[in-house]
Amino acid sequence: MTILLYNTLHREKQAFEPINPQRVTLYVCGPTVYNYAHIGNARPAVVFDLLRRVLRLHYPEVVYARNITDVDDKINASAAEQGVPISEVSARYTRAYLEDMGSLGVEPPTLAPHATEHIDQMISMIERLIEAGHAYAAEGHVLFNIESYAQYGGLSRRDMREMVAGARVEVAPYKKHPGDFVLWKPSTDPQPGWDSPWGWGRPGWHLECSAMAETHLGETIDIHGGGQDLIFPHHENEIAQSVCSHGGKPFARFWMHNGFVTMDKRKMSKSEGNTFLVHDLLEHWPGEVMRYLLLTAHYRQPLDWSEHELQRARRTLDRLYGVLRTAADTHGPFSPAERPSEAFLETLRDDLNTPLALAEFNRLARELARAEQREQAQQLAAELLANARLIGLLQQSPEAWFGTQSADPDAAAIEDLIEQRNAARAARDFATADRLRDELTAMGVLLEDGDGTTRWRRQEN
RNA sequence: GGCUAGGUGGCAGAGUGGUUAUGCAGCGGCCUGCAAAGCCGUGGACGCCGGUUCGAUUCCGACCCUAGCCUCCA
Repeated sequence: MTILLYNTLHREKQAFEPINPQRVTLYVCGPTVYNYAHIGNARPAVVFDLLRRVLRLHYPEVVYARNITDVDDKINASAAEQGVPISEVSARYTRAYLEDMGSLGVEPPTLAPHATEHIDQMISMIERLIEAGHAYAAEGHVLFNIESYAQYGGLSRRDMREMVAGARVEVAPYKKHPGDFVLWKPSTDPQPGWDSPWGWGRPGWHLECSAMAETHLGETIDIHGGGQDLIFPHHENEIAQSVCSHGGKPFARFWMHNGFVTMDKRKMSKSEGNTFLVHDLLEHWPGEVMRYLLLTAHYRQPLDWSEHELQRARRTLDRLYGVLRTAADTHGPFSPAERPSEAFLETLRDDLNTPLALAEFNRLARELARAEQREQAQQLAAELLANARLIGLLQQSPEAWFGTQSADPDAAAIEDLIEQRNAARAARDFATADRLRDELTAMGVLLEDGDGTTRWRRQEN
């Protein structure tokens, strides 16, 4: 029962072995809260939520930390632009992030440390780095000296000497090496700042994750995750900071990186302006549709986002819920099995192969749709529901999904029309029956006649 | 320029040294008053060129193409 994970550090799938099998530690870079999350930001949240769910099934405790970066120059800019305090911006988008991710079926992490609550730990880490000769203060800044760490570039496989040759970015004069990065920088008035041995200032971005991981998960963690665009420089710098402030102890044993969400094959990003905000998408699409779509591709592959694919994802969920509803009418009610099936788990243990896992969904749904024995249907549905629960899909009732709950104010009227139509059909008055069906179609109601009863559903959009 | 990842049937997307991925769309059928839903069946693929091999989409090499990182970015 091996869990294989692709480790960016070694560029291959490796058998996962936690340092302490009683307590697995997972750290994932969370959002900088200066705007609503777009669907590209949501991908790592969904991917590592899934990883955490799978790990939890194999280990007694999984500590999952996903930080909130609430000190950053982009937050300051956003606050200035909106004319509101910085704290208001970060509080608003932190809340929105949690809500949006919740809509995508992402469970809250075990820990959600905020950068601003770990300034002391960051300062302490900087002091240790200076002491050990890995960092230096210059003009109110503190910089990490990458030449002091021979393994620098190991994760991203970059040779810094070559990169210097091609340097075309203006280098601050106080840097010893062009690749040196900021641990602490001075603040002036509207900017947030804290007292430090180097004057009033604020931490550099890379430092936050190292300090928070150290505080909550210890010096060496099992798995560190994030988007592929963080490999360099962010994760490279995290490694440098953590390893050098911990006397050379490894930082993370597994590094996992998710691929990008693209639009017309181009990376979705705020600077390109080609983003879809989860917040906006939720007005038209159930969060479950987005989660499903995000899981249709393997997490390391790029995923091209489009309306077409969203519709396809919704149709697939329609089918799964439809099969469950129809089967439940004759063989239900159903309830999930205790544990997902082994065949299903096996796909996820292989580096989270969600496309294969979803293929298993389809297999179960097809068998359920054609099951004739009650016992067999019960078993298939239990398996399907348990598998679905693990990956955070099919978590509502078919009635809720199709919008046919009796609480719906129109439900009685709709069902009355359906009865009238069925009476007309019984009388073989098909002209009337079809007119009634057209009327319902106009109301956005889709009918399905089958085995003596007529089911209905809300038609989307 | 350096580094990284990838190029699979109409589309999406797994996987494999020789045997059906799966889904959507298409086609044929069952069911239906007709549809819809569901079920059954079915055609269609591995960028290009070499090499290794009894045999390569799968391994190796070159080439072409695409995306990403090298500056904030999930």
